Amino acid sequence: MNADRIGPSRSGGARRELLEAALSIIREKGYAATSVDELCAEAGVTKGAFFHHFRSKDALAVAAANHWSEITGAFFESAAYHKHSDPLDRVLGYLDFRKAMLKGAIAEFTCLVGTMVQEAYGTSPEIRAACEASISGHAAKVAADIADAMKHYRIRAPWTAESLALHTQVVLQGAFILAKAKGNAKVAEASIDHLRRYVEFLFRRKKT
Amino acid sequence: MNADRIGPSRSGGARRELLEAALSIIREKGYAATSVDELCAEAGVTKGAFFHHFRSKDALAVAAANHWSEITGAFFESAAYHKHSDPLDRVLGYLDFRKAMLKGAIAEFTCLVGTMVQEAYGTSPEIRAACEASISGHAAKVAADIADAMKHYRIRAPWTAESLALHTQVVLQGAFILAKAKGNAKVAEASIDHLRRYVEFLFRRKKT
DNA sequence: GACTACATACCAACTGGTCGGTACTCTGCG
DNA sequence: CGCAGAGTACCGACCAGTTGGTATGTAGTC
Repeated sequence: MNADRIGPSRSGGARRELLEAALSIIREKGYAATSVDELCAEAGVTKGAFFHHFRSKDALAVAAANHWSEITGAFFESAAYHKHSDPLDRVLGYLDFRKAMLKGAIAEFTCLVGTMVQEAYGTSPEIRAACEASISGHAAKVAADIADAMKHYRIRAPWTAESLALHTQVVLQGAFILAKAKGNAKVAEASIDHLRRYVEFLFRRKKT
Repeated sequence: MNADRIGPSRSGGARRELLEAALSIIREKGYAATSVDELCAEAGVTKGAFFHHFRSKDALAVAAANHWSEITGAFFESAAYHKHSDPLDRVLGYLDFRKAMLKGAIAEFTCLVGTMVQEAYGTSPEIRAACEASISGHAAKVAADIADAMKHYRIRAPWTAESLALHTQVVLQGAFILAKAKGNAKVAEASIDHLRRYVEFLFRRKKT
């Protein structure tokens, strides 16, 4: 089909391999410390392939952020907490889900775009924007459930659904940093517990 | 004799200059992207001076983290919120103080060790440990006031003073990331507002 | 033949780090 | 006091390895 002329070619296995390699390596060592050669080695392709698919290392980073948005978007979309009919249950279920995800090696549960934006916000507007879009896009989905919950429970408050949704992302990103600093996820779990307690308070829900 | 202080009578000046340069450059571009040459240029010293004072770039990072602990330790020690006799006022005053600090360029109010640990947790145990010590050391001071407040208000709770103190650091670190992603500090302010509301709730204090 | 999707070889610039040298200070001894 | 000698602080040329990026070639497909 000639229909899909927009965007880069979708047939390349190399592109996908490089993107996948970027997710794991950058989350482990950070963006700047990850070299193009390393990415190529992990993906099993050569440098020619890399620069065939991406104009530059920065372009790979932008593509990786977008890829991350797609991956995580699909992942959360299919999670069970969406089934709750009570929107507040969906919000709390989301937090429980995020807490349950804190398993395995640190690099496996931390956030690619949170890691990248920290290094690139001052040097690459494109990367910064892609990371911002990823975080805000995810937050918007959380905000939708929060807004429904506010409506359902008739919450009138000085805060907005959007700001609370962003606060959940703030807590998660901060939890990842503390987990990295301490070398384990316990501190992150405890922080999500605090966040959950806060949300329960805002919606006047008794602890179950 | 030469009464004018010609020459390098300012001993240890290079070390301090390098540390100071590290604080500003690493917060702007991240650790890996900061080169030794760049540090030297900013500090106005040569590479010989750098490796005279620090065994390696990583050693500089560890020293910078410790320097950061001292600087911020002294800074918060002298802040006005310590004057409150009510320990809860000290805790809330701390949060207000942190919120008020969110002015100027992003690199000027963000946290050096939070930035560094993100990049170095997997590659340098020494840097990770130094960053962890900095964060935990600061959290311990906050925890002391929280513990006093719990005693004073006779709070019995499933959470500890330490975990709440770490939660404040989680929120702050996360707030910095979102601020970097969005390019401004408003989201960080909003998140600290949420955190303050949570603390007020935990201590059953009415909004003033 | 034109185009895609790579592979290979290569490069200039830059990287962290080394090393021999210099200028100055501090210490101790006579 | 003078003065040798050890030590400290710093300089800047230099090094080997690595960096992101490029130029060219080529096998397969339309």
